[in-house]
Amino acid sequence: MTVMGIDLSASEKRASGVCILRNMKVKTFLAKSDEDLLNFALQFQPKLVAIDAPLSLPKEGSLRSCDRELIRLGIKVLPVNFGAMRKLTERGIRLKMSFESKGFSVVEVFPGGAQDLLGLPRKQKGLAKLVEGLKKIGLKGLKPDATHDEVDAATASFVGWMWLNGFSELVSDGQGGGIVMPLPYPLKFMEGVRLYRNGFYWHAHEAWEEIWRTANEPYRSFLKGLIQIAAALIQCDRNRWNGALNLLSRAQRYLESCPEKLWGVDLTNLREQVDALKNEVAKISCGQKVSLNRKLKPRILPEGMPLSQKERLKRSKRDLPVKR
DNA sequence: GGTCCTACCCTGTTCAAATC
DNA sequence: GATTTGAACAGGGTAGGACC
Repeated sequence: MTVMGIDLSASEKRASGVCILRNMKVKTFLAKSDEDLLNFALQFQPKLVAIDAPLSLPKEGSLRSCDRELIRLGIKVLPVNFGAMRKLTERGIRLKMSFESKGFSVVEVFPGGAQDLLGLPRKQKGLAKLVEGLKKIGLKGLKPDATHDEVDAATASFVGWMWLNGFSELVSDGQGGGIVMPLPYPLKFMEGVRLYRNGFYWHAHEAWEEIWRTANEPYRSFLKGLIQIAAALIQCDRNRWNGALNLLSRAQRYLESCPEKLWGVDLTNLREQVDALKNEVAKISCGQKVSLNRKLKPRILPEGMPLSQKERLKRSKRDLPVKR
């Protein structure tokens, strides 16, 4: 999956940052004209183009509804209708139309705000610190001498990648568009959720375990609960019903100590689902039932995370323990 | 009446990004 | 440095209550 990130400048006389993200490896460039930017897309064929520039104008006043929402969340944004920003917006809208006419999907991103939500230092705090932060969240290949435009383009491409993987949400501008922003949950947690939904229970357990080690209560218990659910589903797959029963009981104990909502997950609902699965497994374990109703697999639904794909109810054949 | 403290209002400053 | 908007924050002024 390839994603192209652009840190757009208002004028074609000044260079814009371009980033091509593939398998978490980035390649960054500088480009001036719209034609150059389009040629990059034609060369690398990205699944998504994430542009750091407003791609719509406010219906009235100087702020769009998405800008107001970001301000409400404590993220500082600039009004789009003063000189430089207006030029940038007009170029962004023009460029979006060019990309879409060639069949590319385009989203608006805001790297500065995304950096705030991802806990990364903004470039004003030091470009080296931002580069270090991007490396920590998994981006490889950033040049040590990358300009701030290239680093912001890398952030833009990463937010685009998050959008394709359901790790970000659209803050609507009320006109059919809006700004794609990362969900305010830890990346490893969301990666675990995605893997779990796709039937990769072992891999989900690995992802959650990685953050569980350093998490504080109540998140620690929450993650332990999720890990036990994933482990129970592996046992179900192996027809080890007593083992699954024990793991679900343990999951219940961990989730019991959690508040009503954590990282956007409704814990009351999750506890009810775990209870229903446990009853089903108990029936099989004592011979009252023969097979598992897989629709009882607990669904983990963090608020804001889209349901773009169907939940995989059976375990993936590729979900095998990782050799350490 | 004088002093002190608290609450509230108003004003000014700062900050954000990008360009000239 | 100026330009843009809007929120947050700091600081000054004022009003009102409590106390000596």
